[in-house]
Amino acid sequence: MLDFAILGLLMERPRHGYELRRALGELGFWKVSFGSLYPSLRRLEKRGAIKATKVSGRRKAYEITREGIAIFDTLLSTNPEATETDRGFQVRLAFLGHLPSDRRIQVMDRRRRELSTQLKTAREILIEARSATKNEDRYRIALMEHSMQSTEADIAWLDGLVAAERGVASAT
Amino acid sequence: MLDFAILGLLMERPRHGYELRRALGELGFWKVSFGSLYPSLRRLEKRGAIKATKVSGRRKAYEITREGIAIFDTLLSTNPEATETDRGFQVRLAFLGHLPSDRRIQVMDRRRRELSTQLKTAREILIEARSATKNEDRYRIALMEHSMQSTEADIAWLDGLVAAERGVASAT
DNA sequence: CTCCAACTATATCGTTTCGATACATCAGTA
DNA sequence: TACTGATGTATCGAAACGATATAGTTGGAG
Repeated sequence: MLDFAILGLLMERPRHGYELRRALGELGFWKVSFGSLYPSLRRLEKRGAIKATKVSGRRKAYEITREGIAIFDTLLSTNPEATETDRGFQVRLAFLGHLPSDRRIQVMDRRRRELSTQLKTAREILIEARSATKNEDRYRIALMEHSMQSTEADIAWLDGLVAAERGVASAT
Repeated sequence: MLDFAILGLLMERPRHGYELRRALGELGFWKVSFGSLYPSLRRLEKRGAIKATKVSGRRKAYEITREGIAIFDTLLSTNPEATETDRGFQVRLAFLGHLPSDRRIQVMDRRRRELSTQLKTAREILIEARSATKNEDRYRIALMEHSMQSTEADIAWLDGLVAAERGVASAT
């Protein structure tokens, strides 16, 4: 997951650790900790996916290797048989530009279907919960409602992205 | 985090493991894995915060002890000096009903301030990112925008909750 | 009435990720 | 010069994850 994200960022250009962390953080959905970052870099180095070069002072720039590019491509184009985690999807989306347009739409469509399923069960659970409420659980209900609304917003957002992608695809 | 959540659910009534997992999952923001759940139950048992009683077949019902209630109260009323994680706040919110009304508002207000700060930096980052875009990163920008919108929605939602809480408070 | 598929339920294993902390370098500034 | 704050690499112990094993229970189809 983090390994994949790092490879994705390094596809663009070499970066050092701290910069990778910042770049990931700027996407907004994941504040990676140092305790995740450096072990991940070690893993990738050991697999030969990246290589480090001392730059200045203590700084090390990491660049992706041919091997690393191959790994990244495999990870990107293999979407898992089980439902992806929220973060898993978001990371995938961050690098969706590396996939051909039709594959992009496939990935987003699939996510859309999964979210719709979730939404349906969430609705049922909410109805059930509302009828059994002891007023003590006001905040629990509020949490469920908000989570549903977030999912709805996510779906709408995805629809927008898919529409845009189709627009670009038909324009070419 | 999970320990706290489990104690919170057990404050209500005894439950077995699987049920705890379901109840947590139904809140919508956290699908707890078995690999988290059972170790957490062991931890709590060892601390004397909960105790298990065999029910039927393999089922075990867990109930909270006096000690456990004390731990829960401490965790609930101590909010951390550093910024809480998203999930941390959501779990806290789930059990906010156990706090007096004025403390509830404090907790939510604080969260609101933190989100506002995040939002401000996110806005700056987005502006910067938009000007440097290579079109390759279309999806990265989309991700940032969506994350900002989610934060805005979260703030609005919090405002609603605070308003409702004030309403209840003044009605009593 | 039995078999079997699906669901409920507990548990563990190896790995990833987290949060806290340490520590070093460098820039600005008081 | 000395301090403060931002940048940068690193590690430690603990928490959480995802996959998998296994077993009991239940409801429906043959």
